[in-house]
Amino acid sequence: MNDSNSCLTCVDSNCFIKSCYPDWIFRIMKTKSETKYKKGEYIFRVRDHVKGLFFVKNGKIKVVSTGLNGKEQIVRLAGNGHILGHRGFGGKSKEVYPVSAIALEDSVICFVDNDTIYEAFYMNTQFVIELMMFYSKELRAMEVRMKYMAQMTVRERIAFSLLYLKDVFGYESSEQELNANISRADIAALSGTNKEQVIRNLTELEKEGSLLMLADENPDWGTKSPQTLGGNHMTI
Amino acid sequence: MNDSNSCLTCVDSNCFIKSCYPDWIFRIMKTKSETKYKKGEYIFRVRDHVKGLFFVKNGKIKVVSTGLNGKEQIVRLAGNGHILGHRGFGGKSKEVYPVSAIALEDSVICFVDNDTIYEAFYMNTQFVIELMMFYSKELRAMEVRMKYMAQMTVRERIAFSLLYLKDVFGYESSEQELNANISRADIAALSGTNKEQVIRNLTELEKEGSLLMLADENPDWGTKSPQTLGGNHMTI
DNA sequence: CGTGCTTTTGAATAGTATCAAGGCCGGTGG
DNA sequence: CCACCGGCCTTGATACTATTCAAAAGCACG
Repeated sequence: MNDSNSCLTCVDSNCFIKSCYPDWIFRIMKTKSETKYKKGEYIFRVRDHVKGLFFVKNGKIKVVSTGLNGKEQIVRLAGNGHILGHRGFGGKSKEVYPVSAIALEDSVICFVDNDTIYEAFYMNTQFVIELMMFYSKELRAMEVRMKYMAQMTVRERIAFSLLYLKDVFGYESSEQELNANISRADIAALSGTNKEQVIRNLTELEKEGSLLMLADENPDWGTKSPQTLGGNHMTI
Repeated sequence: MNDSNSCLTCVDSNCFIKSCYPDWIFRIMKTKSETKYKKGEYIFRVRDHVKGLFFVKNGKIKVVSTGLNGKEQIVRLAGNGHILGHRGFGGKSKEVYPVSAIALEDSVICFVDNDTIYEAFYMNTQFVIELMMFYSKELRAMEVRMKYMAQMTVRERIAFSLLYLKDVFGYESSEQELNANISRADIAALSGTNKEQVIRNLTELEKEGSLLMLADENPDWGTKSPQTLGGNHMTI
């Protein structure tokens, strides 16, 4: 194991492993593996057996679920410090992934096997609590996303998806970075519509200059309603 | 405290408190309070200060969020043994609820204050792990719900909501029990549409006899797609 | 210089929300 | 007892929105 593989010197300060006791960080360091995934590669596929937990060291990942008519739906995005493959540990031994995870750009992912993770839970209270808080936060964000999915027009959902992208990946200039990693089809899969609608609405938003406004938005994923989504519900 | 207030003899075997060590169950028993809420009463309101964690002893609760145009959206349903007001503990001291919780029928809810809960986390590893698993499960269910919200037609969303109702509350005869607790407006708020659509689609489903089929459905909230929702995607 | 891929635009169709009006109770007070 | 009220449920007509199908333009790559 080289130095770049060390959890102690890892630049990502958000990684949950850091909340373990020092000797446990060492232990996880020793058992974990670190893999590079190219853009478009699968980290895991639906129905693969769950063998452990993934930590995104750096990169951008989409978690997709095959929905009705085989239409792909992006249920979650994961960036630096996030975890992938929750639901794996703790359940029955023969658990399988209900979703697939695909790299949106070249990414480095750490992997810790089930046994180690599970034992770490029992030995590192803070670690479990942090993870629980993470789930709790994700759950809340999900509730908000679901609410908006249910109530918004397509145009608003698309705008909202851009905000979500910015929130998770922290894009600065929506335009270029966005085009680099995310296709129109991806945005559609995130917004629950088709690529044609995405294209139409993006050009409209661009005409109005709303895209730049979106880039400046700082959504609070809990209490606040989106203010400038350029739709009927616009409240600027 | 009378006997019915005891966590040891509580009939609900799913309650998370049971995964604490015996002496901690006693401690929680002593500090907790137990309140009856009538149908329609609020357990907590959006922006109330979070003071602890609620456990549904028995009853049916809807967790609602005010969405766009002030339209109510039901983001979650909670039945026996479920918890309410997650997100409270652990965060900043002055946390507030991002949602409201309302009783759908007369319900009994236990309440444990923040300090006790938080200390219990640190002293009862199994307790935290169970809670984490619960969140993880809820998160997964939420991802599925979101996917369907995004991809389904109104008709299918309504059918799906009925399955969700059955899953959480375990209705046997959809018809009567459903009408007793849930109004058409509630189903609309759960499905992300309006009461008119709910009415139209329910009568259609009834004509086709699909309602009864729905009652027999046993949805797997993870991998399986709904098979008999009586829409375009129907695959009977 | 095709070939395959994503993006873009158009037109026809289907689905959904909204508005308006009326029906059906259960309760309340004259 | 009956009339009235307010609640929820139901139905219809209309305007709007979104999906789908089709076709073409742009672009990278061998």
